[in-house]
Amino acid sequence: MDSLKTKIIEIVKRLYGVEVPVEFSAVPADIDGDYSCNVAMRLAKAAGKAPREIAAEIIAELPSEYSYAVAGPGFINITVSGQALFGQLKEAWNEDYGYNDSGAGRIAVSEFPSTNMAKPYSVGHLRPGTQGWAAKRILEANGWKVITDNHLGDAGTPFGIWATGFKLSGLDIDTVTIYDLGEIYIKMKTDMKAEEAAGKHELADAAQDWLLRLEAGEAEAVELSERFNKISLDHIHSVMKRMNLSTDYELGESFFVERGKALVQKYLNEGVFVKNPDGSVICPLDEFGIEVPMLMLKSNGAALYATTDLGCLDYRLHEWKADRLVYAVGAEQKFYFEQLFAVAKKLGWKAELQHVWFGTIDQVGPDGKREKMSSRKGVVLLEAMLDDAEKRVRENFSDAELSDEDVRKISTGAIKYSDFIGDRKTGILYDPAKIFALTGQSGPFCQYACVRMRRILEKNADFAGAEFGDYDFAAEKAVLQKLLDFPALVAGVADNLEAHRIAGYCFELAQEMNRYYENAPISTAEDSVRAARLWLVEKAAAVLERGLDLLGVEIPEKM
RNA sequence: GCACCCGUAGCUCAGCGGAUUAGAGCACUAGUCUUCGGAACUAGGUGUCACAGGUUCGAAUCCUGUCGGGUGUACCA
Repeated sequence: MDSLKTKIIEIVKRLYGVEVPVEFSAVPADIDGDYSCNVAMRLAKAAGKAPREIAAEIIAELPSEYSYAVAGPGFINITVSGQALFGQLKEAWNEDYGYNDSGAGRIAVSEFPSTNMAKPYSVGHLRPGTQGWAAKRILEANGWKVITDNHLGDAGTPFGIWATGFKLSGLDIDTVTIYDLGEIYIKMKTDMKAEEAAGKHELADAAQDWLLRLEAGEAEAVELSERFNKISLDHIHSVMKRMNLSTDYELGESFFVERGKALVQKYLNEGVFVKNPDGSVICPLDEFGIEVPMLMLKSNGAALYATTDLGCLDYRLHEWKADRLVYAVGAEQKFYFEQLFAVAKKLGWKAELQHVWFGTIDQVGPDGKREKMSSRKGVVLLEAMLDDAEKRVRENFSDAELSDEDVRKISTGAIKYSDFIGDRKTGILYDPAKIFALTGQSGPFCQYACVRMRRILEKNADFAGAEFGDYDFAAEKAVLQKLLDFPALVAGVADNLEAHRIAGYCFELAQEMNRYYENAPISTAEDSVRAARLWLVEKAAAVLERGLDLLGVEIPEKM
């Protein structure tokens, strides 16, 4: 259809002397036609003619391989034969169908899920993981080289706090778990706040002391630190493995402390940053319309988030030579990233900086109101959510004898897909009954469509690749159109990383296939028809799998 | 206070670089087919697109204001 678009642009330019963008859209179900074009209406003013009249003039110039009609206020509706659509798909089809190389030669960094080492993996890091992974896959599908980095929350004083709390807890170093450490950390934070309010600093001093002992390389401190880090990292890795997520790097905040501090000093010397009387350092951002300056260094000279993120930004831009940085972090930090990106701009750092933000995961609270998801005690563990998901899958599929791996794929597929049903900015209402539903727009529904296609292909394997002459592909038009939409969709989603459009597409394709089976039998069709239909199913299966792969949704063997 | 996001069907959400009669899923109802995997398909909507103005031949979509909800607003991460 691209050549037809070009043709229309050419005709419009010739007849009316203007260049207009030409897009095709779907035609309402009860009106004849496969594609609809609204150029005539766009031109009405410039040409000083009625849209319908313009439409007729354009149609007169269009190639005769398709048929056209003027409809409604001046739409040009185009009807294409199934065979023509088949021809287009056949010509466009290759191993990488749907992908493009628009980002070739450029490097992007996708940062996710940026877990906090001090506490167990919570549902709060679910969306960063799913969205960050989708961002990576979408960019790769558009030709970018993508580096992924888990920006671990390991800076500051977790170790000191852990060590102090751990000693007080009386727990055994050989059996202590991440859950213990998480509780110790949270309790210590609370206690320290109370202590500070009371004007004391015993706990704070103890934590500081542990940090000094660690820096001095004292044996017990080193051992504890290594032990805590291992427990935390093992835990993060095990959860990520269940989610089938991984990153190329795990450069935590602490990795960037020195680099960040050095940069702050450098720009302070250059007069870009400003030192306050209390010793803190800020970066004024008035020229970007941001009234609150960004605090770059604490008054006691210690690093904070902005310090390490500055160092990190510098590292990614200048060591990794990244052209684009994508941060998969929640909406609460929008202002923070606005500031950070403004600082980068002020420093003259050239790169496309993008905060891929998203809403919260909500639940219906005891009062019936919608609220951010949490348990009574605090956060919900992602592991608990995954366990619950697997239990539901096993119960729903009890007769299917699923392998553990398939259970994992279905349960994580359901959770991940639910993250992409709406625009990422929209919060998610976590409703297990809906997410694991096998009907409707859900991950399992799409996965099922894939599995079904695979089975059909397997059962008819002897016909794959057979000749099918001049089959008309009349019953296949809707599916062919859908498949032809895929490449433009992937390309169109690269800028704003709108993964939900991929999810919507996968659902529509799965639905279209179900409709297709209704009126186009495969196994019982005569040989040439059967071969033709198998050709189509094979392409549809590939596209659906490819689409789901962009979302990180895996396909089970059975379900 | 200021900034950002949001308000579309009973519920959850698409659509918002203007365009044919505003869509999907869930739920509900009624059907279809000797079922290649029925976990299917088909049909069924009285929605003030929060409200009020404005721009336009045409607004859920763009602009302004109002109301309602959420988030953020330098030494937390």
